[in-house]
Amino acid sequence: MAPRISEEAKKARRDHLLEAALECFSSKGYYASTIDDIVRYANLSKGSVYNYFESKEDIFIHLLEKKRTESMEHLKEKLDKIDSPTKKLQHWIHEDIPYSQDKKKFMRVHIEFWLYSADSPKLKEILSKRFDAMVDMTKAIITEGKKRGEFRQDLDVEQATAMFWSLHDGIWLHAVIGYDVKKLESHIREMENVFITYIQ
Amino acid sequence: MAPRISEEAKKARRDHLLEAALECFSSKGYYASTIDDIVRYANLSKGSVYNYFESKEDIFIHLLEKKRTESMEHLKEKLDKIDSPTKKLQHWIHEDIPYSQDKKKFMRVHIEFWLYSADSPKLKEILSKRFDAMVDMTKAIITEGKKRGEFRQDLDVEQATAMFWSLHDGIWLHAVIGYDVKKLESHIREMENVFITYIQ
DNA sequence: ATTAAGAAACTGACCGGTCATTTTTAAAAA
DNA sequence: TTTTTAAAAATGACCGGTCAGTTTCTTAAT
Repeated sequence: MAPRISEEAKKARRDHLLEAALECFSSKGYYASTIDDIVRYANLSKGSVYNYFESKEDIFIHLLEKKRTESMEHLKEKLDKIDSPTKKLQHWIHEDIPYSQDKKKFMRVHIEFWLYSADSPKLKEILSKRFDAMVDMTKAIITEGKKRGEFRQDLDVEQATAMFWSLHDGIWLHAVIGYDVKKLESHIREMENVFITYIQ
Repeated sequence: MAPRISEEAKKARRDHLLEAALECFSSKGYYASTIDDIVRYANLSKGSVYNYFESKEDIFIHLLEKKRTESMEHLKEKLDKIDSPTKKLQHWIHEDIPYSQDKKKFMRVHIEFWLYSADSPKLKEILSKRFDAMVDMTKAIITEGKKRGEFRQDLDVEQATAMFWSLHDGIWLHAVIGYDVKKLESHIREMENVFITYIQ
């Protein structure tokens, strides 16, 4: 019994490895990234990766899980500080738009997660968990908005949720693809107006 | 066996290979699909592929170009038969929703095209061509709608186009991911109503 | 305080297999 | 025979994962 590094240090290594993997995956994609790429980036040797993860796919899965919880926690924290349901929804959209190149790179991995989930039950489960949690949060906000009278009373929560997510994802997709940030911002504003008219 | 073959037959073989490739790419993804998979599907030998295409990537690119032109022509034809700009836009959305499992599978390839375009100038060009053509068509329809008085006169064509595409892509994304077709259809209708209210 | 033991962590050459691509061979058409 | 095409076999680069050996650190006996 002689742990050379503490549990935290070990976790730090794992995290370090995951970040290196993210960097590789997001610039070259999952398939094109090799274990050698990752360890080069992480300043580690190939073999030692397997002290931390079982396989390349295992890295992928842990990366997804990590990012999922991180972003959920971050979002919840932010939303808790906002009182108005309307403002919450507005904030949410802005929070998720990948304005920076950095965020855009992560989106590539995000989309790959989703793409490969078609073949991996594990991935599929993680993603659908995430999705369900998101939808539940949205429904809660919209329900609250109705109760407060901020939204119209005959608003169908189910429909409004779907609407929110279509708008959200449409904008999101365009942001990921898109070039012109100036235009994008004005489009988002227009979108917000339409949505607000719809819910009020 | 090694029959000599006419130009048309040769083109037919190429097409046959492309369709086989599509089938493989859409069920397993581009990277996971091997040349062996493709030829097994096409009932051809591995080597002969290289009589028709330069490389695996070459197959990918030709497949994209083929599908791009096919779908554009198909869409134009359909839209030409519709008179009302409103109905045109409505039709367009429905046309692109991958209701069938078959269409969904193709979408996977579509998304892969886009994902890998980040590393391939050739792919990038094909995709942006496609995108620009789509946007132009939309603008034309919206402009026509205004001229006819079917849409409100102060509608900003640029904004309305962006709006259409965000809605379109949001719905599209959800359809691709989606589970519940029943729900989806009612969401689409809701979406249409909101959009029509917006443009009129 | 020193040091030896031993376990944890790391290294990187290497292996087995895969796969895109090339070369060779064969056969059919002209 | 010559040309064209397909099939089969060969090639070799590449990559995930392994493993025998090495380093580094902790522990505890001296």
